[in-house]
Amino acid sequence: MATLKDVAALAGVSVKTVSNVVNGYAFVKPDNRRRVEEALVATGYRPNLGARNLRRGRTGSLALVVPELGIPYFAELAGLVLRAARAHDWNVLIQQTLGTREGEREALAALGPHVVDGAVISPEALRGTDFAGVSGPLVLLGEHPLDLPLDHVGIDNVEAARTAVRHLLDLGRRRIAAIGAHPDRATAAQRLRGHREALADAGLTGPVASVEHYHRRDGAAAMAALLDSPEPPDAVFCFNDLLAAGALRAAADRGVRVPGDVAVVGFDDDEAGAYGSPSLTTIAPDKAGIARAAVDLLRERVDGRDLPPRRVRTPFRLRIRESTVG
Amino acid sequence: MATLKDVAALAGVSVKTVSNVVNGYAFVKPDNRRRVEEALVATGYRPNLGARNLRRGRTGSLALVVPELGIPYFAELAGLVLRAARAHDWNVLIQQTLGTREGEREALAALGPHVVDGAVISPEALRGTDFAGVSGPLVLLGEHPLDLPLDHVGIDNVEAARTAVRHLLDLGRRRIAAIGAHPDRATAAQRLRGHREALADAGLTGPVASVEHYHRRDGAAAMAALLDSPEPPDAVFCFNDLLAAGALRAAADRGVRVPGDVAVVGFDDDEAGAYGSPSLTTIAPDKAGIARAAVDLLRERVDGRDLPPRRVRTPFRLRIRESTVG
DNA sequence: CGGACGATTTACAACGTTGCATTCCCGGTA
DNA sequence: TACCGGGAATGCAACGTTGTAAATCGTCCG
Repeated sequence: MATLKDVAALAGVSVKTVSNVVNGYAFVKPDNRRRVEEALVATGYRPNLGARNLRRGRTGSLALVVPELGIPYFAELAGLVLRAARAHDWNVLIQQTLGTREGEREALAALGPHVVDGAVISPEALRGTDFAGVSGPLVLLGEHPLDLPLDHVGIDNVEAARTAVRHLLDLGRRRIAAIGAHPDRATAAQRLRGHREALADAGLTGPVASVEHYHRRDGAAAMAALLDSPEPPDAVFCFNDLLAAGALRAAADRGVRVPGDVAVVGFDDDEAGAYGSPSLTTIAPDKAGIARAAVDLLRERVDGRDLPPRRVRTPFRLRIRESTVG
Repeated sequence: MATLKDVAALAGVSVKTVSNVVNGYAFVKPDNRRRVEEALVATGYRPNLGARNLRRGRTGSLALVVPELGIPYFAELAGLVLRAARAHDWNVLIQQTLGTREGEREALAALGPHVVDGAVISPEALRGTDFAGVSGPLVLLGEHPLDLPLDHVGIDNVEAARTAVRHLLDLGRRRIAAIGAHPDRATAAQRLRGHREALADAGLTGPVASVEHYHRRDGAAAMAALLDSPEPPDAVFCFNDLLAAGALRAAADRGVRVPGDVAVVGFDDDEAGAYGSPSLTTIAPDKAGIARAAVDLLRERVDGRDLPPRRVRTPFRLRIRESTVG
């Protein structure tokens, strides 16, 4: 592999002059510049990023920490972060936590200060104290009750959940269940609160189903239990589209009609939901906006130093489809 | 950030002795070892991977190049590669190509020899010549007609496609369409060949629908066209599960029953297919096996040098669900 | 007691790059 | 002619780590 030294030898100039050309330094005699450029091409020179970053104190990569790429929402988000990062000449290094506190702590620890310039992390189960030893710039995805001096990007989960439940109320549904409660997950708590509040505004309450994971399997099991209960719901609000997909399947298995007997609302706007039968009404966050905002915030924090912690609220909308209005 | 020098000063030994302790060198006096270890803890030392890799000539990361994380198959595969790579202490840096030749060439170029130790790439549209300038160890996912001295991992696409179509023939279907032909994509060609051959064995032919992308939208459009044609098929074999999802939706929109009027088979075994209504019969590749094999091959190639190009054939199975046997 | 030998530690250089300070060269000016 | 200023090029050091070879130490053997 060609180094600056090789190029310099070929062009008959010093290493530093080659470096200057590579870095676009203005004061290089046109003649030398030309010779260097030819030598660069001839040798196929590529800067050794390791060395450059060692010198510059940057790594040129950013970490993206998500629970699982198998979850469409995070896969899609990861793709968008990749795209946003490329605009900043950042490479992206992805880590999966499986949504466990242990996995998230590992990820934070592994992100030694020298392996990435910063991280975008979507924590599910972390406690405030877990961030104690963290060094580099960090941007959190999603709202969190953690009172940390960190940047946040995310939608208003309480309001989004209220929107979803109000939609069901507007359709005349009165027994509206929630699927997706989880003891350790911050977003679950917020969506649950939105559900409870919207119902309370109408003088109602509704059953709540907890899940272990946010997978289709869990949604199906929860829905089955609800439908088999003495007072089955006439609508369910699922905390993500995977749970909703499972719920729809469980309803179909029991011959329960959607939306006739039960209306279903999801959360995340996975593309799959638009193509299912019935298609899924869902809360659609602005994923591209989230990705862009997260990367932009991280860039600013990596560049400048003394910024106050910021929160970016990204918009969402309710996408109404067949699972609520057949 | 603490460096070896800081630790050495604190422990009262030379930098190299600290390095030796960090790297588990055997001959360090117990007393010194203890002092160094205490100093390591006290300073919170983390090796500077940039510097270490510069010295060792390794980067500690591997690149995974896929068309798009929004496609569930690649998202799932990426997750599995992440997991497999962690077992080798590799970080994974993901690049999206959007399935275009340009994107794939860019990815190859960006993978300078110094940014990753090697790459696992899932090429769709690359020509053999595009690999000319490529330096580092490379493992290709999927079969390719390219006659390159590179490692390959993948299933036998022709045989998988034959299996899918034979299944439809066994069910008595006689007009079996294929959805997913594409001029530039190697895997499309192979699945198409399997389709054609299986039909030929039964003395039949079937319509073929080309698509621009492998997305649900394209599957829906292709299916709509087939169903509206003068001789609609009684079965379709889709080259991936997204196309199949679109096809199912198009059928539902037209009141065409699946599998009553048309049977549908997909490819990839996305988890979504198991939960749809109807659930989707599909070819299920051993994704975890593919991920593991790819990373293992890459590891061997990074370690040793003079290996012949290898091909690993991973198994697949036909997963029969409601879309073919209601 | 001298030397040999292995255990242990260390100094030094190098990986490839870039910031800094220096040097060199030129025309223009006093 | 001596000096000045800025363009242009360069040498040197350093980023943090580790391989190599050499230095140091102690102990065992003859």
